[in-house]
Amino acid sequence: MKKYRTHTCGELNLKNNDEKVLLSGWINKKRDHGNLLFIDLRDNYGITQCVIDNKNEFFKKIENIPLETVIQFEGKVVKREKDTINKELNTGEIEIKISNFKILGTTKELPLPIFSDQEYSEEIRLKYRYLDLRRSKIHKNINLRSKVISYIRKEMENFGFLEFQTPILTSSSPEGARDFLVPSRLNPGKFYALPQAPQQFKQLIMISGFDKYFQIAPCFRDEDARADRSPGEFYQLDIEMSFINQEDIFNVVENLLNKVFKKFSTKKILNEKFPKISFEDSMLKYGTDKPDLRNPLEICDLTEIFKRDDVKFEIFKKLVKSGSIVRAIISKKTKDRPRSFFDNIDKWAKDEGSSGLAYFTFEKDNNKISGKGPIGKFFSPDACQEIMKLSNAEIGDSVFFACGKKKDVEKLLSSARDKIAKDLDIIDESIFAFCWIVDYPMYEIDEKSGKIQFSHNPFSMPQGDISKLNFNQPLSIKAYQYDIVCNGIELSSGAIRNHIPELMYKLFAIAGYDKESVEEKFSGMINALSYGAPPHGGIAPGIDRIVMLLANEKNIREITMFPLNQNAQDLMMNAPSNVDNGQLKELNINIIKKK
RNA sequence: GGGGGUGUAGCUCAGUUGGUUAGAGCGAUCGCCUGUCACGCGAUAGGUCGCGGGUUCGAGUCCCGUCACUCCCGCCA
Repeated sequence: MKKYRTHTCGELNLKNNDEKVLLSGWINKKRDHGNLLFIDLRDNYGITQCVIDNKNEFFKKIENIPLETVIQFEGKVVKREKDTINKELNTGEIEIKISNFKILGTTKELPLPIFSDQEYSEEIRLKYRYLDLRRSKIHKNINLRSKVISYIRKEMENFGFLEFQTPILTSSSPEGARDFLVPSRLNPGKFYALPQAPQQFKQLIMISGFDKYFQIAPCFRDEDARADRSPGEFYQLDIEMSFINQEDIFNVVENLLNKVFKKFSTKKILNEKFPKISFEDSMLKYGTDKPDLRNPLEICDLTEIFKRDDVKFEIFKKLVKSGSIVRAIISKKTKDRPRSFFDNIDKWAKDEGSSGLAYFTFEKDNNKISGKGPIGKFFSPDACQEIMKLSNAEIGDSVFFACGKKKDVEKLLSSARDKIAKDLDIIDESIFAFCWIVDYPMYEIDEKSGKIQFSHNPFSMPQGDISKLNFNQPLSIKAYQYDIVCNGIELSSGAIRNHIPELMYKLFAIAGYDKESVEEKFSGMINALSYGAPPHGGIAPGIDRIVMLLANEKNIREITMFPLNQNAQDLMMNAPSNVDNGQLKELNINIIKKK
């Protein structure tokens, strides 16, 4: 007989009836009837009920063993009586009649119970992560994550991609997120940076002629956390291909994501051919470049309405005159909603730091259209009609207005879309709604400095005939830059890269970098591009967020085995920590103490 | 850096208008119980009410400060 087990805790059934077996696992639960004791034994694969009564010489000893002890039971598989079958368990038709036992690992009193549906504070969960990870839900999530990654690897290989590792110790990049820095002992005063993404390396791999690359790549960014954003590190499915255009990449990724989401979730994919939405359209209709397409609400621009003489809403008219815009969301068939529905939304908008959301509802009495609600009286029947035309609204619908600077209006209405849809409960939770956001502008104006800067990746290829690009109007230049969004979550971004050095100098010049500084900052890339670079491009879907969607989790820590907390600390391993002076000296580092 | 929420037993939480000895469930310990699967019943132990200061005859409760965790904004090419 094997040393620890003949079977796992998830595999025994009626076919094994009468067999002598050896099981090892954790004591998940005990049900002690005094002279009869049930023990649920748990391992990675499942739970098996073991039973012992007072006729057995070990009864008293086993009765006193605490939960979560690691134990081995020797016994016989016994068929359960009909009325004692547990349909919840795969092993529920049998149980193990214990004949002998051996304790393999003892336990102290537990700081958190394992078998419980209770929620626990993150603090205690992260401090005792190895206990937390024994709990059913997160244990399943982590197993799911492993299977998803393994499946993605196989599919990528089937598509003809090769996986390569890229350096973890690399150089600091001047743009983008804050870098994590690693001091160099052999090069005093100099630092490595952990890669924010293998961006330059994957392009270098293409220039090296490998054609199709992928990697489940760790990425490091020293930025503040969010529920869906780990501080520190996360994983991307990094992809790069040569001799392709945008559509080729779309095909590979759509194909892959369709397969992954079908295999690992029962939710429906709304459009297997992901719809393409231009950045501009997305910002207008949804106020964001990561729209949740499950949400049917759309935004429309009504600025012109407030230039009419038969509209008397003076606050907005004044703002519009001085350059503000007005945009609105129509909610369908909301005329019978109580006043509190509207007031709640207005109050919410004020809590968001805006001046609120003005609203009214379209009504029709004796064939006369009017606006009912706080600001309805300021709009003539003609004006109402025009708004309905512009916004596809009907009698009985309501309109919520926001007025202000374009960026502020977009931001407020983007959240208002979510808020109103949530209040109306019109989001279908049973679907995945993917889309591509395409045609990103190459440049944008920095609000503070007024200077032109790259809006995304500076290595992206501008769209159109390169010889005819209008460098005098840089804001009109669009890039082959694209994002995938699913249910309002940004899953990935990618681009066709600029592989032409002369063009790159020109594009950098517009953003204020002269040739020398480009050569200094991106010498590796620029050099490489000047020795025969193939046209290439890629994308990098976020692994963590894919798994979050598949596991139906809102927090990235629920699908991460050993995450950092919001302050980028590991409460279990005590990282980051102090280091001794010897280490610092060797690295030529002085700590400046605050205050 | 800014805003919101939370902090009471090992864990999850309740605690009224500031008023007697701070409670419950789970867990732990002990006792009873032979068909449970959230087993049941009884008892016992377990508290720096995050920390510091203040107001008050009296503070878990009110005020000020501070710390921790969390959510959001900024940030994340």
